[in-house]
Amino acid sequence: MKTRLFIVDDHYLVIEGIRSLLQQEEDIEWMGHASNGESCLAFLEKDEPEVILMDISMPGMSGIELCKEVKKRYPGIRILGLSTFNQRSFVEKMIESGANGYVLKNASKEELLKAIQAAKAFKSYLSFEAVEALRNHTEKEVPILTRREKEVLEQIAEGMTNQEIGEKLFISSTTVDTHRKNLMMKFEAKNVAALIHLASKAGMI
Amino acid sequence: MKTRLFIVDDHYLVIEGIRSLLQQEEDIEWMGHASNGESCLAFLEKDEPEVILMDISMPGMSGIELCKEVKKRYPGIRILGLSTFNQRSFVEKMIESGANGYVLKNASKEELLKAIQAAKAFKSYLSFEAVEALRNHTEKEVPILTRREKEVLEQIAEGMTNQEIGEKLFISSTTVDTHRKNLMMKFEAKNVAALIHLASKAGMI
DNA sequence: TATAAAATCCTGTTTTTACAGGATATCAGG
DNA sequence: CCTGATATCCTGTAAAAACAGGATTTTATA
Repeated sequence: MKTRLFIVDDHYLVIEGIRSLLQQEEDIEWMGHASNGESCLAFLEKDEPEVILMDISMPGMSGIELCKEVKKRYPGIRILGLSTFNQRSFVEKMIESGANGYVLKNASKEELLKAIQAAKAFKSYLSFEAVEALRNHTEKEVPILTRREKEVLEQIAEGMTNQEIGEKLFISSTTVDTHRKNLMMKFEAKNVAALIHLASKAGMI
Repeated sequence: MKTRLFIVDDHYLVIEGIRSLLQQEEDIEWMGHASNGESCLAFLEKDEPEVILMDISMPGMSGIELCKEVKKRYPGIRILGLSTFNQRSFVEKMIESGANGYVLKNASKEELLKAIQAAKAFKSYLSFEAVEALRNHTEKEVPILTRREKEVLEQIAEGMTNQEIGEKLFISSTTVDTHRKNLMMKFEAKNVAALIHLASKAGMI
C-alpha cells in the first residue's frame, strides 16, 4: 500500500527536489504540494493525505500554527516537521503542536524515508540532529516571544522610545518598559544594543 | 557541450533534490557536492567545475567568504549564490564577492537552469526576488565607516557601555561617545537600537 | 606642505534606559 | 478550579545615552 504524501514548503526548489527524489520510490504516492498554510488547508478540504511534510518557517501562517490547525481538523493525518533549524525550541514546539516527527533538511534520503514510514505506522521519528537538539540544553536557543513582545521589539528596532511605542500601541510607557525588560531577560542581553544585535542575528527583525 | 556543475550546501536534502532535478537534464554534468567551504576547496584542488551552486548560510566558512576564496584561486569558475534569503545585503555581498548570479530556493527549475546557462556563458543572472531586493532599497546608502568607528560599533553591538569600550580600546569614554555620535549621524539613526538595527541589516555586524 | 579627515579629549544638560520590586486582570490548559 | 503565561500598570533610583558645542593632535594625501 502506497503512502499518500503531501508537502508544504515555501521553497519551490526544495519541493521539486524532494518530489524528484521520492518519485523513484514505489511505496510513495505524491499527492501534491502547497507553498503556504492557507493553500494547504484548502487542499485538505478536498483530499486527505496520510502524511504531510511540513516546513516550519513560512511566510504567513507558520508551520507550528499550521500543524495545530491540521491536527485539530484532521487528527488522522500524520505530520513531519521539516526544517533547517536544529534548535531545541523549534523541535519542541513542533512536537507539542502534534507533529509525529521532525526531519532536518540536511538529513539523508534514507532518513526521510524512514521518517515517512514511521509516520505512516503512527510511530514517531526524530532525525539525529533533532534528538541532539532536544538533548543539548547548553545550546543557545532563540527565545520564543509573545505577540506583544514581537511588536515592541520591532518598534524598539525602529528607534522608538518607550513613550512613543506606548502611544503607538495604546499602552502605557511603563508597560512597554516591562516588555523591554522581559525581552532582555529572554535574550540574556545587557542592553538594547545587545538585544537588537541578537534579535537581528536570530532573524527576528 | 555539458555544463560541469558542482554544489555546496549544508542541507543534504537540498543537494539530493537538486541533483535529482537536474539528472534528467542533458546538458548538465553533475560533478559532485560539498557540505561546507573547506571540503569544497579541497575538491577544487583535484578537479575544476565550470559552475558552482553555492549556499550562503553554512556552518564554518560562509558562502560569502568561500565565494571570495574560490574567485581568487580560480577566477574562471562561475559562482551562483543559492539561498532562502532575499535580503539586499546578502545579494549585494555575494555579488561584491564575485558571484555571477543569485537564485532563491523558491525559484523554479526553469529559473535555475536559466541561471546556470547564463553563468556558463559568463553572463549574470539574478532571480526575480533578488532583483527586487536590490531595487527596493537602492535609495538607502550604506555609510562608509572608519576603522575606529567599526571597532566601536562592534563593541556597542556586544552590549558594552561607552566606559567599557573606552577601557577595552584604551581611549576615553568621551571619545567613544564621539564615535557613537558620528555613527548615529552617518546612519541617520535616532538611538542605539536603530543604529544596531540598520548596521545589522546592512551586514556590517 | 597645506589641508581634510580621523581620532582624541573635554564640560555641561536633558532624556531615556536599566534595574528593583511590586500589583492586577485575563485567559487557556491540565 | 487552579496554575501559569500574558498583558497591563505603578513608584522609585541609578546609570547610561542623547544632545549641544566646543578643542587638540595625528595622519594620510593631493
